[in-house]
Amino acid sequence: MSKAVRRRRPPASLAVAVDLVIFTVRNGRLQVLLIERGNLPYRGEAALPGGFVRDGEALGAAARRELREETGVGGGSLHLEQLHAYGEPGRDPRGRIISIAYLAFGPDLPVPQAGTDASAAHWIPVSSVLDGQITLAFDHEEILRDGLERVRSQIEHTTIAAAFCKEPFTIADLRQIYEAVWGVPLDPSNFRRKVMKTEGFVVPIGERRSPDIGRPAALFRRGLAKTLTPPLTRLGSIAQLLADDEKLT
Amino acid sequence: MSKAVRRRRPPASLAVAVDLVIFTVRNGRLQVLLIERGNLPYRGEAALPGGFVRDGEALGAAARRELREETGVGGGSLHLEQLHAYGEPGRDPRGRIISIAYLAFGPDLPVPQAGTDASAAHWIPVSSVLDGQITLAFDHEEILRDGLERVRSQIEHTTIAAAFCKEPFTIADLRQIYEAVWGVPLDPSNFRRKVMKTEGFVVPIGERRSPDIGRPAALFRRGLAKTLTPPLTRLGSIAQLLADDEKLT
DNA sequence: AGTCCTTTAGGTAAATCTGACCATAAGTCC
DNA sequence: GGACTTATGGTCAGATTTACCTAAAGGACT
Repeated sequence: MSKAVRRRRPPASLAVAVDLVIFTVRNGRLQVLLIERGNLPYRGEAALPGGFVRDGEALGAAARRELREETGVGGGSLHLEQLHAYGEPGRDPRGRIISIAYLAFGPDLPVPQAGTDASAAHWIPVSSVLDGQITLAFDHEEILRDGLERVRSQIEHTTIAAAFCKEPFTIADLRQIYEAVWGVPLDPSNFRRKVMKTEGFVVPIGERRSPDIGRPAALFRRGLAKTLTPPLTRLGSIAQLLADDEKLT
Repeated sequence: MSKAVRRRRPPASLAVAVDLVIFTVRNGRLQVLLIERGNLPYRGEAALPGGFVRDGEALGAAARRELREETGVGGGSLHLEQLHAYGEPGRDPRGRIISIAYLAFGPDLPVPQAGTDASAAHWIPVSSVLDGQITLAFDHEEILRDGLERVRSQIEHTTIAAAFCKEPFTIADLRQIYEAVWGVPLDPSNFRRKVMKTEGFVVPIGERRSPDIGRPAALFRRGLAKTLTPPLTRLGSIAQLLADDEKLT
């Protein structure tokens, strides 16, 4: 076999799939949408939602389709971005499957109905996966970790945290997104000051909302800004955690 | 045909490729390695180096192999990271080709010899592509733009700028990387202070280098730190550019 | 040697930003 | 009303940034 031919021939049983890391914040915790697999391999185990890319279908379109099928939410209302491509030869026992992972998030979504394939979908706290209570099929735990690191980094210097909030929202709602994603408490006063001074992050709607308890809070909707200048660093909080760690050791 | 079967069947003539955006800084300008295509389609036009992923080959391994073939540089010495996956159905006239783009960069490399395929490789200033002097085959201009935005962002909060420098290097060498990638001049004194205060960014080698003119500069090598805390923002420079823009309008 | 030129190295003062903390406002619950 | 809770805004010391300034260390030239 000539080298040229070998390089041109696609590998046997090659397929391209998309997998979705769909995050939301519920009850103050970051949660991820997982399905219980209805088919082999890994039948009955937890996995990220996903599926094969169809003939002639763009990658992003396949991701939006799977997102709609799994969450019942229309395309435009959730933030969706490409995360990473995974293609280790042995990652799927069915053959050579290249998976393009996408990262999606939105406000606390209605509990998803069982998807079009007969598998049940559930919101699971990310911490349950990280501490080993739940194991995922394929290399999906690696994908989830990569998605978590991406979203933790993204909310530092973009305004996507607001995409987790159902409009209208309060500053406290937005702060709880950061606290859930980073896993650290933030000072309400300082957080508010930083958000308000970032032009175009949130725009006041002019109304107030009375919570169950406490002073009513002003309501906002998402602004036009996409990047945070200056960034909203988690460094201070992390330095605090590291200091705590040292005390313990 | 049942829906399940349709979803499982891979598209016709599916293939997976890797494309490389290889950057370096030469003569104070950011340059990218482009090849002149020797085969159809787009024969004779400029394109990013790349090739098909072989049977059983991991994506990163394919990228490293292409990098070695095109630059003659061994794997470990250049920084290599995955950029993005491109899969628009019509992006390649030969059929459905999913391309995983990788981003690589290193110090001013020897002018690459013609690769193993008969196509010539050249360093081209990125600006020549951005201002339309050179057009690229396929969707490679989009890939290049994405790679440029990635590297501009990465040097803000990681230490990868040092990967552009041949060791040992001076603080001025490192500063010129930032200036070339961001396209803005930086204050030498303030830049030095920020770099030196970031633990593990650069470590002094204890020697000095006499340039053609001026005071000898201390020499450094890359440190162990991967992230910059605090980040080295381009905001000040950008604010300056924006102010200039406003004056002009 | 002495002067000029260039680049590195390091310092300073004003402005800005940050983090910790306090005070007040505006509701609910009893 | 009084206790409690959350929102909002302010203060203040310390850190950081920015725009400069000054000195150091060479080479080139006269």
